[in-house]
Amino acid sequence: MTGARTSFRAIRDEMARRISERQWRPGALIPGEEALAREFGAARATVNRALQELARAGLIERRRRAGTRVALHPVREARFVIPLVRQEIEGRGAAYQYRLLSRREERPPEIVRARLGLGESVPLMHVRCLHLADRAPYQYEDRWINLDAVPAAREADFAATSPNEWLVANAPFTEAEFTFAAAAADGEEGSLLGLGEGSPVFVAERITWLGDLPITLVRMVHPPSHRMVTRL
Amino acid sequence: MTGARTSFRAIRDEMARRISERQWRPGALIPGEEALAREFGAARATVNRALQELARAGLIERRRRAGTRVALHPVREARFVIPLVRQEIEGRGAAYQYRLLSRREERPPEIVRARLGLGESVPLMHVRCLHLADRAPYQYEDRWINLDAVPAAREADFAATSPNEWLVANAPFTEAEFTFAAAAADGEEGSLLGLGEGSPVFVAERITWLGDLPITLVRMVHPPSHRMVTRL
DNA sequence: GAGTGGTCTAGACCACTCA
DNA sequence: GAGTGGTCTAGACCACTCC
Repeated sequence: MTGARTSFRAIRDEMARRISERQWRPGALIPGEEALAREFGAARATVNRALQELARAGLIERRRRAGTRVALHPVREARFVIPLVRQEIEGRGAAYQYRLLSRREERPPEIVRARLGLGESVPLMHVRCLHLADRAPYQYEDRWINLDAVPAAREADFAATSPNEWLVANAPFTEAEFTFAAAAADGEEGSLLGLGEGSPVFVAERITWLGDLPITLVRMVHPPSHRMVTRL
Repeated sequence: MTGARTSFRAIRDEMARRISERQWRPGALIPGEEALAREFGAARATVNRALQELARAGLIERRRRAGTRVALHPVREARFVIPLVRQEIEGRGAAYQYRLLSRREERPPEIVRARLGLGESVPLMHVRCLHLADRAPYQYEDRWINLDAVPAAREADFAATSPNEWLVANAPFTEAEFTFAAAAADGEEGSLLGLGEGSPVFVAERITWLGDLPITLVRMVHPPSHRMVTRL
């Protein structure tokens, strides 16, 4: 790429090579930024950028004062895309349907407030809905939206457009946390998904923030036939 | 964070806010780096870093000469790390224990052969084991190893070292596929994990390849208290 | 050809953390 | 207190792409 004097990519790749070939061994301390800059004949900022990328990739661990070490167990990471439910369903060649179950401004239960890190007085919109694939229940969605962050959600009726799609278009986020787990369906979830109470369900939760500001918490419940697959 | 003159985080968050509040609308061209640097009273490099983060997060799309636009359909992707079970457990501050349940060369069931894309005559090693956190069952592991790809696995006894760790050190891979799902525990899984038959369990499966060569297929079963969490 | 983003340099200050 | 990484500045050159 661009024949810069010494590109951060070249430096990054060279350091990755040293790690993979065990010239720098797991757990070992590698030279400081200044020393590396001298060695590679580059500015410290350039070396810093290369090191930051390696740290993000999990090959090294960096701590102030303590220096930079080769990670003991290179952390493999996988990526998965977060599609809209609708795209997920249509992508499988199934017909998508959406049904709004309820929508109202509501005081959230303590656990929701806590997970969003909000005070007692913050107004939230509570939306429950169902997504179907070829007329079969595919996902039950239970969502709380922070009206302080997204006041426009008060005007949205979510009758035709799912909160999922509405938020994508109206409330970008910068941070997100995902949680996946198995659970036993409660009575309502079970009946909505066409399962018996206590059936295993696959639960995905997502919290999103814009900077520090919590946007929404959503709990997505799938029947046990659901598979989340990702590659690499 | 660190009271730098004007941190790239502050700039990034402010720009994210403008996007979320539609001051900068989807598809619209936003000001160039130089103009933004002037506006925020920061160096162009600082603005550049903020913009690069937003681009990585999918909020904006950047092209030379064409400038920077607010993304029409933010494509989000999340990453999650695949730690060793042991690290996962120790990382939570719990004591790790490992118990080998069985280990033998075996003809795999049809479904295993199919998932690995192997013929009938390929020899496989079948290993079953249990990982405990603070003496409580944490994960039941059921693994098949392709002995054509990893012949050394014949000599490994897996009594002290789990196949997971042994493979990390002895069988690099280049490709992996992950599947996550909820299921009902069968009788054996249930009793090993201290659950009743039919209890919901969280099942993660992983297949790895070295190039085209299948290495291993592992099924990891967790009690329903298990949470897989990832951020960003 | 010209405008915009991509990257590098050289120097500086600061925050965090360990001793 | 001191060493290391984190970040910012100001200036510069370059590559890519659109016209």
